Amino acid sequence: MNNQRDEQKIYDLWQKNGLFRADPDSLKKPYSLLMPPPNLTGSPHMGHAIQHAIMDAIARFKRMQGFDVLLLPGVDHAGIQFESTLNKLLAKENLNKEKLGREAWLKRAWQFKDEVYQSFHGTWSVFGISADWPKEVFTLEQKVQKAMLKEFKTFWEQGLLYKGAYIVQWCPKDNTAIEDVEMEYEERKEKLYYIRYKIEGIEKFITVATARPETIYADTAIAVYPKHHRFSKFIGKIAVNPLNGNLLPIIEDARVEKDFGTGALKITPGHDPLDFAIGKDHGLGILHSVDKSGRMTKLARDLAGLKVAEAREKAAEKLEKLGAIEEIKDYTHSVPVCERCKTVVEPLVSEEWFVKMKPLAEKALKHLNEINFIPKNYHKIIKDWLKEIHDWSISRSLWWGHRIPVWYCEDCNPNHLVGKNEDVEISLEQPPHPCKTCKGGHWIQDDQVLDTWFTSNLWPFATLGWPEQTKELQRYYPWSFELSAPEIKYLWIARMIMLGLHFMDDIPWKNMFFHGTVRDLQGRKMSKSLGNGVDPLDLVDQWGTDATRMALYSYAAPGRDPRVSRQTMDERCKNYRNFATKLQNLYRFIYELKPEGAATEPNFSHREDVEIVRYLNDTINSVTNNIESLHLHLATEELYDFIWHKFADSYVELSKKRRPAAQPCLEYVFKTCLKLLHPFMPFTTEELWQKQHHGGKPVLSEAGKSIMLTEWPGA
RNA sequence: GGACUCGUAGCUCAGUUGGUUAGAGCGCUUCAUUUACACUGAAGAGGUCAGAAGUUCGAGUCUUCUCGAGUCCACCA
Repeated sequence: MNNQRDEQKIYDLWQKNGLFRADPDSLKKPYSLLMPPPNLTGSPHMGHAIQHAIMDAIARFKRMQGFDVLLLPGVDHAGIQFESTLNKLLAKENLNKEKLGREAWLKRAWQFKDEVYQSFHGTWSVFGISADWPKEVFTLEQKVQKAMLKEFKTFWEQGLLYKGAYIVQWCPKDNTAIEDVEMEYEERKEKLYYIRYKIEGIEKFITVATARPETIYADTAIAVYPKHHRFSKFIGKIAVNPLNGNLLPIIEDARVEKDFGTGALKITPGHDPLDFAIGKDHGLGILHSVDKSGRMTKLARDLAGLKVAEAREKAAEKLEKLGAIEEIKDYTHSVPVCERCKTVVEPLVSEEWFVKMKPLAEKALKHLNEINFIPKNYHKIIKDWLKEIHDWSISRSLWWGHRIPVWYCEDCNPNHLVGKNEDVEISLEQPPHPCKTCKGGHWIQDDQVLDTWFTSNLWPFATLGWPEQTKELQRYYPWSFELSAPEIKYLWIARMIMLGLHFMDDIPWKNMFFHGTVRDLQGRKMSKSLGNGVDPLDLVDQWGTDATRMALYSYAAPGRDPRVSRQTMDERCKNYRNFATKLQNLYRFIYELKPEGAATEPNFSHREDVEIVRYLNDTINSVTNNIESLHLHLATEELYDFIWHKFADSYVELSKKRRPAAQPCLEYVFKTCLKLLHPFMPFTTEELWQKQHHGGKPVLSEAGKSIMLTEWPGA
């Protein structure tokens, strides 16, 4: 079937009859699938298409097996991504956050959310997803807000939350802190500068290597590795900052690499994580020569206001003039960039909120083997990461998201510190009562919002109504099945495990399936900037939903990265489009061209009947097993091979010689095949199931009942 | 530096616990010409399963090493 109107009609019929709805009161056994919420921005890509195709096939299969299936959809507000998309749009209107102010900006944001949501939501049904739409959840809605408050409050009461000035990865373009897991590295050819710092009082120098001379303004010490062969004699002496004359203690620290550069390191706690750690242990101060917008601060004197790249050259020129440069080497290294906007990330010190993850990770490690990872090696990958867990930085300097539910008493806590707790309240609304410390009532809410993942990671239970103990929560948690792209295995998957165990005292899902990353023929990720993407909606337009789905299943081997182009996808889709046509023709042959006086009673005793039924039973068994073990690529290939080659090419051809006698077997095999195909090709199978002969009742369906309501064949 | 994945036909890929002659789709060659279906059917060419060694009665599959491709983590002064 290649007519989207027909598909829409069938989809509407399913919806109208409530066939996608889960029923918490059902006596059937529950089977729950949690759809990964796509980001609010952007149109569906191949990754979504493959996820949805897999999820939906399993949901349909389990329904036919007699389970009460919950396939729960949702949408993620995608904080940073959404905000930057909106801000780009606003810039075209010569508007920005500052001009609008928080309230007006948020109004615009919600408007924009509705626009984006509508445009991309319509595309979902195109894939035939049999999701329980009335249960759909958006991560910013009230239900999730309540869950977020509970989460935050619980962490707070358990002493797992803290706020403080720490070195964070700052994206100057998105203007917020991001996490390590949200960064990428790019190989860049840069320079490594060897800078001489004069030792105070004597005519000697200590030389350090740096790639970032512009941060020299923010140096607070020089560190050398223990028992340095040349510099250990300078320990305890003072070096002079060549750019501003600041006095820098020379210290010893084992974290300085012996074999890198000169074995001496300038310590800039404000702009480097290692330096920050060393500085903390040695009680050094923190200075910033670069600000949060990526420009030089007043500390850089006449370079103030310049961008980092420019300031780097200017600083190098100055040092050159001062004769402080010993050597400049070419230097290729990886530079951290923001995963989303590819801007060079600036490590700097900022006031942020963190969650202590160690206790959560420890519990997760204990229960990790209760989850069936597919493929299996992800168990080890997640385990290794949990063992080396870092605290989770949860605050973002954005407006799009859940605002941190913390209120500070402006009268006695004007710096918005956290620690004593009496002058801080955790609440969604302004506290109605005065501050316990000073009896003042001037509350100010924390300015930042929470990391998008702070709520995404509650997904397995917030979507079911937690913290309320709903029927759904008790029935569908833990989820039977979850799937994910490998890219977000730490950001999302590992954290859901930790939070699930922490708040629900149980793993979030029993089966965790990782599909591959769809790549181009050269193995590169698909991206807008490379222009190598394939739009799944184009494929659906050209070849129909079912053909596109079938093409996707052939790439659904667990954990394998498919390499595709528009051309290779077209080839496969065309193949399955032809397969759908084959099914139409089989129907025509078997039912519409049924001979007069054909046998009606099944009597599969003829050698050919016995053989095809045996093949069919083998196929049923093996397709069932392959779906259960999530080898959808094998299940679809077997069906294709059986129907096309064994049934159509061989049995159907042979049957022509003895058509009247073969009729019951033809009908039986064909009907069974439609059921077996339904999870993968929902529209074509339903269309044939409902097809009417000479304007009468449907031939296959009893009383027009959907094929979705038939029982999964057993051998 | 640590971990993981992969290397099979011209291309994209299957090949679940080791078991006859290694498969599919596309592409290619030849034939069939209106058949339920040309969005078709029949036949065929095409592979030292990256390389080497080992375990085994038997290895695409298990082990070790080499070469090549890619991913993730850590570090990058």
